[in-house]
Amino acid sequence: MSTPQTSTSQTARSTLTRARVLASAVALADREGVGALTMRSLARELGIEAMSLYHHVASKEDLLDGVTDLVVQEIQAAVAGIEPAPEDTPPSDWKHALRRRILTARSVLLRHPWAPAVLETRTGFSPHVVRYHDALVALLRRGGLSYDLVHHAMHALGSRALGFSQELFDPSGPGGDPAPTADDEALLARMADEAPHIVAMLAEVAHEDPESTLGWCDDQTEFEFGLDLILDGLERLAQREAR
Amino acid sequence: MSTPQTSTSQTARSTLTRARVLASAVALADREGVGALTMRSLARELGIEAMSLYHHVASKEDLLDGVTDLVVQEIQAAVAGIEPAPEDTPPSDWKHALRRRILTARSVLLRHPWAPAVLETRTGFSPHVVRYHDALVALLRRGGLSYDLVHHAMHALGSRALGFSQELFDPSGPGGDPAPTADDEALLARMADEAPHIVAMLAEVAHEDPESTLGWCDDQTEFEFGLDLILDGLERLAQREAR
DNA sequence: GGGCCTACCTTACGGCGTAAGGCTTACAGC
DNA sequence: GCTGTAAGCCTTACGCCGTAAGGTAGGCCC
Repeated sequence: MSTPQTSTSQTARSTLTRARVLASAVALADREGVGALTMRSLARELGIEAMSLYHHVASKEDLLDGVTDLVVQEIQAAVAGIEPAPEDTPPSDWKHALRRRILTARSVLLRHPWAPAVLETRTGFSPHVVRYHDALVALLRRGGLSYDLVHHAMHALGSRALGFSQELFDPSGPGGDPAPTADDEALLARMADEAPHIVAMLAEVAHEDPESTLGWCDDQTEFEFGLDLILDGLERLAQREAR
Repeated sequence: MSTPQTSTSQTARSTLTRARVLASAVALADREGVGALTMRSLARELGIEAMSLYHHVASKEDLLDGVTDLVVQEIQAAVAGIEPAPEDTPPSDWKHALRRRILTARSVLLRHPWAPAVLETRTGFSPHVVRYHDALVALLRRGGLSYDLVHHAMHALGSRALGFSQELFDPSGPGGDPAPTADDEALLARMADEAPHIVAMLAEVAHEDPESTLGWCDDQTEFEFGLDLILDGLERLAQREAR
């Protein structure tokens, strides 16, 4: 053992680490949804027994914390790849910089459709989640907004800051799978009695915009609409604050 | 047994119905959180066995569907109590009417702190949820907005239409219980390294607004801020549309 | 070499949703 | 009144889940 290199027994080829456990968990959730992410299934994926996982994560909650943090880390990496740090962006550009960051975050989440649902159940302060939001705060501050307005802005954005917004009644479950179920028309017909205005609205919107996502609404378009609504409102408040 | 009155054996006093099951489930969730709402615990509450519940609900999913629908029904009742139907409100008042409806919905949800988390997991079309949204659509339509703008508006509001918005990292878990945990300062100190801007913001905001909820942010104020931001933006778009 | 630590495994517990089937009671038609 | 049928409730049991408790085998330091 004169050489200080890391040991080399038969387990060295695939020593388990927390990072490997978390990466495997993300892969499994991507492939089969969070519902299929159990301690036993994750262990099977890694070729070990369920209880061995507890040497690398404290509990299932801790596992989910780590998994969401990993996804947000991926978001941060994507954001860092496309634009300079907040300190180096022109202050006047805060709205477009913020918008770009958020849409980039969204593009990452689209690769992990289960992540929003898990994120919403996390109450702790995952390191990368905090860092991500800290960068947003820095961006807005450099844009000249008061801390008070920045604070309101963060609350107004809510989960939109990370690139998603929960849609009530979305026929595709939280597991992703946006397949348009083809019986949408039957559903609308059944709803016609108790929701005539919604049905009329959907009929007209679908007619005016036939190339949107089949039958149901185009998430990306709607997300951007809501995001811009908020950003424009914030910009107006910022301008009023500045003068 | 000559009298045709409803029978009188020992079980007649408290015949179970779906409505009674759902009401009990809401009460139990209010008291002990959704986590404590299991088929067995609910049966215990009703003095029956778990499997007997399946004569009134198809599954646990169906139970949760019914429970959320009951809460939204409560919202509708509260809304109906404070203001006229959409057909009878002056069209020009749409913004204030919408605001009042939403804040009323929120006041009901504050009595059922577990409800937002459950609502977000429902992907179906609960009757009362649909009816509630239909009334909002009617209100906006009568205000002169195009179906297209109404459609965008509903998506922009998202869960805010029902009176809640998920806050990422909220130290109080989804079970309610907004007790400020008193180690907030320790938490902030730990965060100072990786989130200096957030810490600075919170320090200043807390200083400027000491009478807000202890240590953490005032949900109601922030909710109204975000809501008004969206409503004002919609109003501006509606005015642009009208001319 | 003895003791300790780390990583992994084995076994087992209690709780969950619910499938399958049995028992009792109420009522309709003869 | 007798009987078939159905509803309402119960009993038992299965296969999941997270995880507590404890065992074992190899590598490290004294």
